[in-house]
Amino acid sequence: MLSSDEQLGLRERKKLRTRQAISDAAVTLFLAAGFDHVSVAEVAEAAEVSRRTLFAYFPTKEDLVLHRFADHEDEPARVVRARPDGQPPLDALHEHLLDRLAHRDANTGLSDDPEVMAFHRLLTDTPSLGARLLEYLDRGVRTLADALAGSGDDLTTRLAAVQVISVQRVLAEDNVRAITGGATADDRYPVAVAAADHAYDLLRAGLAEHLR
Amino acid sequence: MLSSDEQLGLRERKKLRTRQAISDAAVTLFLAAGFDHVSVAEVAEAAEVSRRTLFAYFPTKEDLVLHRFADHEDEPARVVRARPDGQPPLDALHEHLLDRLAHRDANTGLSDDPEVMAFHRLLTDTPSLGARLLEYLDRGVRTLADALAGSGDDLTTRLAAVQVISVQRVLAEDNVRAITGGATADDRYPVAVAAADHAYDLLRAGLAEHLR
DNA sequence: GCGAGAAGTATACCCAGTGCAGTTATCGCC
DNA sequence: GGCGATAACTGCACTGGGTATACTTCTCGC
Repeated sequence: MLSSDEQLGLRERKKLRTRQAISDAAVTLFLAAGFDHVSVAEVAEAAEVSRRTLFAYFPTKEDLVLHRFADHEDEPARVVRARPDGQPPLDALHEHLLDRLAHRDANTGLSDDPEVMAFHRLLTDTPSLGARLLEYLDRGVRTLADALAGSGDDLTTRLAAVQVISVQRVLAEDNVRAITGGATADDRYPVAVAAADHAYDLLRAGLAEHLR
Repeated sequence: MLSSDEQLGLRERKKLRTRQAISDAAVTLFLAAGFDHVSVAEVAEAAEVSRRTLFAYFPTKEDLVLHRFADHEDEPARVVRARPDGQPPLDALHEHLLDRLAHRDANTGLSDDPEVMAFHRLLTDTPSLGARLLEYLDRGVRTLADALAGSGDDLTTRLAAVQVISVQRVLAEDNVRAITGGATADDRYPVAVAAADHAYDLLRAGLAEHLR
């Protein structure tokens, strides 16, 4: 398989490299000194571009960090669309989450890779990043609701979408917390699976039985 | 009953009046010209205080608008805590929502008061306000989860909290949209009640039956 | 009415983000 | 290989949110 660069022109390849250089410089500096203690001017200097060019690639300082999530923002929607005929959407989403947990995917919070952990600490320690993360998740809700259209009436699909995304976020936060607290990903894995199963049970069968 | 000012000293009364003057000036100007086209300097001038004083009352420009929501951020938590002995938390929240709808409470989105509508338009038209609103809601999730502690295990209560808040937000957005689209609050009322009932049915009994 | 301390102000500053005008590099084509 | 078109990049100046500091003015309790 060819490297994805190969078929692009020089101009496009340079753009990709510049984008990567800016993002890398940003994350490195932010992890070292904290998001709020690094100015975009310093990031630009480290990446050897002008401040103006930096903003051509990333519309805000927060996006220097969070553009990684943009790639995953429509993942639940894709999972639902790609599910086998006849499989209920919740089953597809549940199955996919278990798969991501098994792969220790960073998005599930179940990774003890030091770089991933530092990244998560950056997110939890920086309010402006947390706020913007909520926006990304909210866009994910809308794409998921679109993908669910046809599986139920409009209101139901929108409610389902917001519940699924919210629940996945809580699960991921719990995993991050456990691992920040010293557990390894392997320690946490069975708990994370049990939590995911429980959460999807609640989504499917409701809260009534478990909340008095 | 005494007006709440009466028992306060002059200093405290002045502070309240100043705070109100700033907030009023802000909302008036924002509604007239749009959030992004009014600077905090203009708000300060209209309220006859210095820019520095404005920031002593409201930590950010967004809070000039959204401090109103801060008062309601722990409302679901209060409802749960104040519920009669033996009533399931979801029933209390459901009942309270129906009550708020019946009163055309602005927070439910079911108000066609022109000022409330303009306020909602401000929220939906201004991304930075929408983002910060999500933060307020997120704090509401945490307070609700605390209030639910004891009604179920920790994970379940946190999942329940995030689902309840998310669902209420979707319901409110739908009401706002309907009314922005030309319906009166009275037109919308039966639909809003049905939607609320349906949403709480889903929370109680799960999505499985309604999502294929 | 007096001293303590809170509220408010003026000024100067930092930094994120934008508009603009000019330079440099790549591209497609001859 | 050279040449215009055009995209990427740069420097600079500006707006506007938010903060630090040092100073003045007001309210409170005695």
